[in-house]
Amino acid sequence: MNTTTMPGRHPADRGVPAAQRCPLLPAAPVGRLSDLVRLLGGEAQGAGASCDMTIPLWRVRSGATLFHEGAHADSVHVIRSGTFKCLRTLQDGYEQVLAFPGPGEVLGFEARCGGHQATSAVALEEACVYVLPVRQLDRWRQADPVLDRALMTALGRQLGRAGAMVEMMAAVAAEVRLARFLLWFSSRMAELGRSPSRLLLCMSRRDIASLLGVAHETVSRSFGMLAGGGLLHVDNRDVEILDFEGLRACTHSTRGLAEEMPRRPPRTGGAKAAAASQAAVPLAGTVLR
Amino acid sequence: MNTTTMPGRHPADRGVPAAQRCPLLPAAPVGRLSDLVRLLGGEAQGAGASCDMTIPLWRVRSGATLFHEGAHADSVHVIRSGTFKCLRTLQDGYEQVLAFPGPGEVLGFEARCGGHQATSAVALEEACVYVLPVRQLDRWRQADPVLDRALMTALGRQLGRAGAMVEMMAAVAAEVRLARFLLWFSSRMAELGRSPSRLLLCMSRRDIASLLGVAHETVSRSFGMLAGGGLLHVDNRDVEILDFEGLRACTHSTRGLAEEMPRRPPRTGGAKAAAASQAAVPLAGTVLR
DNA sequence: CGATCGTTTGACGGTGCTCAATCACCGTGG
DNA sequence: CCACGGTGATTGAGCACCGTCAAACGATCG
Repeated sequence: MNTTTMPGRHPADRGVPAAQRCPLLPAAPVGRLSDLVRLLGGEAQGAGASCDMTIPLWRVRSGATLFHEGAHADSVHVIRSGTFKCLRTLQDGYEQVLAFPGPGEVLGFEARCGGHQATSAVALEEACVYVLPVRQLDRWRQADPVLDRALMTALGRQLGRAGAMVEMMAAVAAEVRLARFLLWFSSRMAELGRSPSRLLLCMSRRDIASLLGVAHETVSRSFGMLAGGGLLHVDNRDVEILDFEGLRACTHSTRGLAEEMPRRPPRTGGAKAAAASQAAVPLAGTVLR
Repeated sequence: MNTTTMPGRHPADRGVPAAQRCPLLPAAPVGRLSDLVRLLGGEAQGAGASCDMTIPLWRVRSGATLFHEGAHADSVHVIRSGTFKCLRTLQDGYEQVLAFPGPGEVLGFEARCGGHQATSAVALEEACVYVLPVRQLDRWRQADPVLDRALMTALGRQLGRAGAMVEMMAAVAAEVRLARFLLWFSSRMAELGRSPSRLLLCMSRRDIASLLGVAHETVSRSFGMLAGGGLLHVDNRDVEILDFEGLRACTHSTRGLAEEMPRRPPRTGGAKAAAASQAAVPLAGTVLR
């Protein structure tokens, strides 16, 4: 019901007529340095010297690859809008998703010491990125302490997010991983000023499964479990969080929904109406292993 | 729980008599800026202006806590020697290990944007860290482009390592996770100029299990599996990699040791002598899920 | 020597992976 | 317009892996 209306649909591109597909548009206008600083999380006031400097801005179509793993890299990218997936292709052909970076995040900074991209970056929706050649970036940072501090802040946040990612994946039960993933996604939506409860996931079940380290069928089932418990309302990629506390409780327990939610498979048939059948118990005691 | 022996003791520490325990020594000499730059991975030649500047250097005893989660943070640390574990204590009391940073890695940079440590950092062995107040660091970076570039390089590497961490944890089978963990550890040893095959793990099974998101018994069993397959020689925390290719092959398959290694539990009794009983089959085809 | 903790191993039960079929949605071509 | 193929999502059946509980062993420290 949702996918048709959205402009930026897709993994394998539904909604994007094959005709207008083209990798990525070098054109588009340019951005201002002050906007970049604000995006990175720096202080809003453009105290820097070169506040009105312009920066190349690229538009990336949904499904297009911004750069490939192993490619020569001499610039870093900062996402202005849109969501990407960073992935590495293992030698058996399996696509390992490593992150779903979004607005404000820095792409390809790892390449700074190697000269080559460590991952591929594919846009999951229409996106827009700043392109910052490292030489130029170093010069600008030297000249403008505000930009410099903003970049440091962004890198610090990114390292923090990496920790959150590990925490997310370290959960043992599949539903717990999914719950943590959803809360992670929700908090990012909140940071962006969008609704933290109404989530429009732009990635496929398979991509989520790859990141979480489970089978994609298990992701589907876990969605069903959480929905069956009244925590979520799931309609394909349109997910609504109904019970934040319950979800958080599920997240906390290292072992899946404790005995208070006896792991019943979701109602076959009408998943919609049966949502709040059994409201989540507030959570009693969570066990550690 | 373990807090009785307070001054930074923790589950695993053998080898440090309780008598000489004391949190962390503020004293110790100071380090030179050029050494720090080299440690961070910068160009060796100290082209910077203030190459002989001195930096406070702290010694951290094995088991001591360098900083606590949530603590106010106004400086970052760079590990000169030793290994730490970064952890967060979930509210059910479970200790979630997030990383095992080692020499050359930056600790606490996430706090740059929040002002508070995102994790606790506990030394797993005798360690030594540079202490860099952020204000001072910013000033030094401004004055010395070599230091600045070195720090950028270090941060880039660290982000790359975060990706490797995700890749490690995304494996579905437990032995694959452990194999990836061992190869990760091995490559770090190699970077440090130490033996990549003879590993002296300074962390407990429980810590490894926490990071990998499995039960600690499973870690033990997986060690047994890999040893039974002739890939490893395991003696408590003293691990020797016997067959790098086999281990890498195991690593590659998203699904654990393929059918060529029929997952036999290790020989009960003398695990030592029975190591190379059945040499690892070279690996035929790995399947993806 | 006894206490404590880390490591290993066993047994059992449940979760989740595999294989497979089905449905829904979209784009293409008749 | 509708049949057809392709992809994503969901659901089921079967079984192996792994988490839980339990016990035993070893090392270290008091």
